[in-house]
Amino acid sequence: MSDDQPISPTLPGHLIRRLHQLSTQIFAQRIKDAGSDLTPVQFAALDALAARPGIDQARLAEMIAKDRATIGGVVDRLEQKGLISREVSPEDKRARVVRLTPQGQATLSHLLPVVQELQRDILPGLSAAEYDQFLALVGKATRAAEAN
Amino acid sequence: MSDDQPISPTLPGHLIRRLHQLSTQIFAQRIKDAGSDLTPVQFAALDALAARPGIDQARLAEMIAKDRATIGGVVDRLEQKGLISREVSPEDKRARVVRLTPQGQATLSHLLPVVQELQRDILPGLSAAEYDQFLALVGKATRAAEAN
DNA sequence: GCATTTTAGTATGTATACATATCAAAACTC
DNA sequence: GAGTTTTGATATGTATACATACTAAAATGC
Repeated sequence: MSDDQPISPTLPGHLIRRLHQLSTQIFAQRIKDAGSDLTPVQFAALDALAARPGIDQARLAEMIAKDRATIGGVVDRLEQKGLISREVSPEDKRARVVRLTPQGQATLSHLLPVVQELQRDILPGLSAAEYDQFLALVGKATRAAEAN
Repeated sequence: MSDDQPISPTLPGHLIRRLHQLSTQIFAQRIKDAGSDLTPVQFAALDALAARPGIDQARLAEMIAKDRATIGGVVDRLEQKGLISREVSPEDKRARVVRLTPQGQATLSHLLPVVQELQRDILPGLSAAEYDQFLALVGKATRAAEAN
């Protein structure tokens, strides 16, 4: 017979995928309610550029853990929305330095509190102590994985 | 001034995204080492079909928490690889019932232990106790989120 | 200082992921 | 039981995500 229980849904990999999925859904909903349509990655890019204005795309990709191909598309779309500017680096003709436009800065300022706010709802049903515990464990695991 | 630290990387949403990313990278690497090129979603689909042979695509989508449009593509690719068969349901002409082919069954049997094995490496740097704790917390959070 | 290698960005192709629209079929309503 | 609504699947369009290949420019090695 072949009606054993599937094992996938109980595996860490699946649970992580599912949590990621729920997280992006909540993000999309709250950002939409706030009158915007930024994706999590686009928000992360704006946030990174606010901290390091004028870095190039490769540096930006590193900061938010994407590859160069992916960041190329993200930067394209942010530029089309008028939220960032892009120009050839004076020091390195291969590189494009990127920075927030005033509109990008305004958008980020508007959304920062919204994004802070929604984080708690990504992990519903956890007590404050469990929430902190979860964050500590995820942080530990990702740091260990990145150390390789 | 604008060189504050970015806040994104410290947020739960980002950590979850990063963990998901690391998880799929490890999955891809180990599956490749085992001589296959299945993705996490394709594996989950095979695993679900082994437990419920002959369900339709909508039911399959529910089981692994994808929407119908996404599952359509996944099923297309699995069919092209010869791992599943698809035919119109006798009871409902709209529905397509899906099941593993012998080759799909063999692939699943081959990969099941590999996938079991790699789970532990998705969360490196955690002790056994922390690992269990993490799983319990993720499970609790996803169940709570799905309850809405 | 020239040849080799590395790096920045883009282009291309595949695979999720999801919203929306459409078609056909089933379920429901009165 | 005809009309409405819901449902299963597909089609289309957008956005990651990543591998690979390519061009141009910079860094390096000897």
